[in-house]
Amino acid sequence: MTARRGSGPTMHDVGKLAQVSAMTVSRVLKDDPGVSEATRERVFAAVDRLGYRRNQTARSLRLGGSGMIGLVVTNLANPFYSRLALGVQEVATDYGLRVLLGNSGERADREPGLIDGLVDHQVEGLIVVPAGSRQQHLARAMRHVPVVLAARPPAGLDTDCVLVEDFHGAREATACLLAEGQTRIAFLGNPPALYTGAERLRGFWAAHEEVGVEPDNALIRQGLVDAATAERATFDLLGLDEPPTALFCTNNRISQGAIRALYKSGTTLPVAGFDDFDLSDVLGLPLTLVSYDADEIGRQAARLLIDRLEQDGDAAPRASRRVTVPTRVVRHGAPSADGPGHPPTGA
Amino acid sequence: MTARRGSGPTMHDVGKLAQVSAMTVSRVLKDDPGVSEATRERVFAAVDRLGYRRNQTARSLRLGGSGMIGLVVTNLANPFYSRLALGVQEVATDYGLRVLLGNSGERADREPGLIDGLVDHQVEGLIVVPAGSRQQHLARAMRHVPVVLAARPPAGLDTDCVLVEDFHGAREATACLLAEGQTRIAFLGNPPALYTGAERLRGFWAAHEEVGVEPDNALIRQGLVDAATAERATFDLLGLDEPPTALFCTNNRISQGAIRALYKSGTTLPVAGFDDFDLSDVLGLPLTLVSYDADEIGRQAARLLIDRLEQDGDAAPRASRRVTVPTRVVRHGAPSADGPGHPPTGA
DNA sequence: TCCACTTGCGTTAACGATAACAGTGCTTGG
DNA sequence: CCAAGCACTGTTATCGTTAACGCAAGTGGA
Repeated sequence: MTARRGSGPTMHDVGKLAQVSAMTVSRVLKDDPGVSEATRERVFAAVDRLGYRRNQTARSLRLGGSGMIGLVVTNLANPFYSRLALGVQEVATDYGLRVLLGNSGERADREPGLIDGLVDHQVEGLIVVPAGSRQQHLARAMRHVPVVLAARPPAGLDTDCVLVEDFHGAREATACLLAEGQTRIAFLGNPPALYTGAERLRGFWAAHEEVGVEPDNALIRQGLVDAATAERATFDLLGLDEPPTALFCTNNRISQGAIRALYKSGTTLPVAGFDDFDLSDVLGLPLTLVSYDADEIGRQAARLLIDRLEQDGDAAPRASRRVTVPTRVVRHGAPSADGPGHPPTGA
Repeated sequence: MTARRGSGPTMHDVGKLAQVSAMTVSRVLKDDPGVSEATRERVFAAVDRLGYRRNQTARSLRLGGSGMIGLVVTNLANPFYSRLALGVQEVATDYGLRVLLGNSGERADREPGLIDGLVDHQVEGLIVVPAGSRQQHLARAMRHVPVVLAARPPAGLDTDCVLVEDFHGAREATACLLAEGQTRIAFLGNPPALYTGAERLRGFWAAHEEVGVEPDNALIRQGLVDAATAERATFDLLGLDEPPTALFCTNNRISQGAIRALYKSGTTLPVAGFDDFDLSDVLGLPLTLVSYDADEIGRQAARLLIDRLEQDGDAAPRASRRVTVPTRVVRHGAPSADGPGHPPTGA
């Protein structure tokens, strides 16, 4: 009834009801030992009666440290990034930190504004999946709080980051196809300006060199941004005079587009690709996927960040670290090869 | 160099450098007209030089309103909820609000703590996908800020919510199977304590009644919580003396488990289910999916919340509203029925 | 010439919580 | 019997920002 603003009761209100000063209320809530049992109980009663909750904004101002970290991903709709967010969330919660979320929607031009906003909100640190290669705004943010990059490396920035074994994974998956005797493998990739795109192409190429097979440039398609563009590129490849005999896709969206194209055209080709996805095991296609734990990228990024926060003011700033999350190749056979009919492993 | 705490420069520092008071800096940054052009420029120069950013925490304290809303979902790893989060994020951004994220991980016992934490952080409102049927803590939160429920309805609470057409969608999908002459349709459902589980079963049942077919109780399996339990339940059904001739699944995880079981056992049955998922169109199964826009649930929830925030202090509190997001049935045929070989629609 | 009025800026007092300090009674030892 | 110590609680100042007000200098109309 006496609400000044929209906000609820203050410590002062609680104190008035319990007949003590706001300071004593603060002490009770902080579990300070120097408070008599009687007072303590009166205060708790008043807190209960008013439904009082401590104002974290005011505490942050007084104590420093907002209890929040910022997370900026490029596309929450992609399971990869939502898993990453989940991993960050998990570790942050363990340390009593909340996550303030930003989604750049793959639009690099929005990222600076997003990040500035998070800094304004006094986040204690930032985890960013950078959308573009311009990272000037990140340098600006680093003047205020520590920044950890995820999934993509810094470009001329001295900062911690967490990556997957892009090169190694791509090489290994490609090697699997080559080991089966494939020699005309098409490459369906995202824009090479992206670090992951470039690295995965490098791995693809390296695997070829190792076995002395020359990749056919006519089979290399880059700059694909989603399932639809990948689908079209695949149709295009299938229509060539000398079509590929296998496909390599650099991420989950592209794999899905390629698979859709194969399905629609009634063709079956071995497909290799980065990123695992739901139901990859029941497609009835010979699939070779580079799988890794997306949550783990988030967890590791959060750990690096929290580590920075904890050793903050100390001695000289530590050198920046680069953590790599391992990949492993998962293979799914065609139904004939795999032989359906066996019961589930569990019960 | 002069950093008192970990935090950066203050308005005072900017003012000192620009030879004005902090108040004038505030006015410049607020675009207040009563400042001379010369002063304005000096201030901006100082802001630039120091890399000054306004402390949103202090502003929130002074002005009231943190510029944040809280979002609590049950499982960010489920694409459904990450899409929902994306929708919330989208609308929130349009209104200059940030999203403080919470993930209950399907654990109802964690939800109260999460929500209290968000309230402490002075979020201006909450969007919650409640994990359990106990909603006492939500009532507590509503004493402080408006709350909007998403995907699941309030239990004895007077609050806005956004739902999907659970009953209608389930009925329609089931009707499709029945119209094809199926009479032994198994029901694979999540725990009936969940609203969605109960409603979808109701829809399943209603469709049967409408055509005068009695559902076989032996084919109804509830309490499935993930793909693995659904897979086991499906194997169990397939092993019956009189196995089902079609399946109805109440959500994406369950559909996926059922599909995996069918694949492994080399069986093909028509499957209907709630929630669309990636690659549902290329499985080569006769699939009937109840599809809807998960983003839209988030967007609508955010709109309801923001609407409350805007009419806040006004007259009598408006009655609570319930918004429903429409569903539509999507059908995918088996390869033979559909006939592969046609090119993609786009270019 | 003088007073209202504007322009441009500084001062003060909050927002809510809390660290640091300052009491107020009581006990206890010399 | 008094100083010193302890247990408990209140006061003051502060975190960074800003609404409200104050005040000086300049402007213009009567």
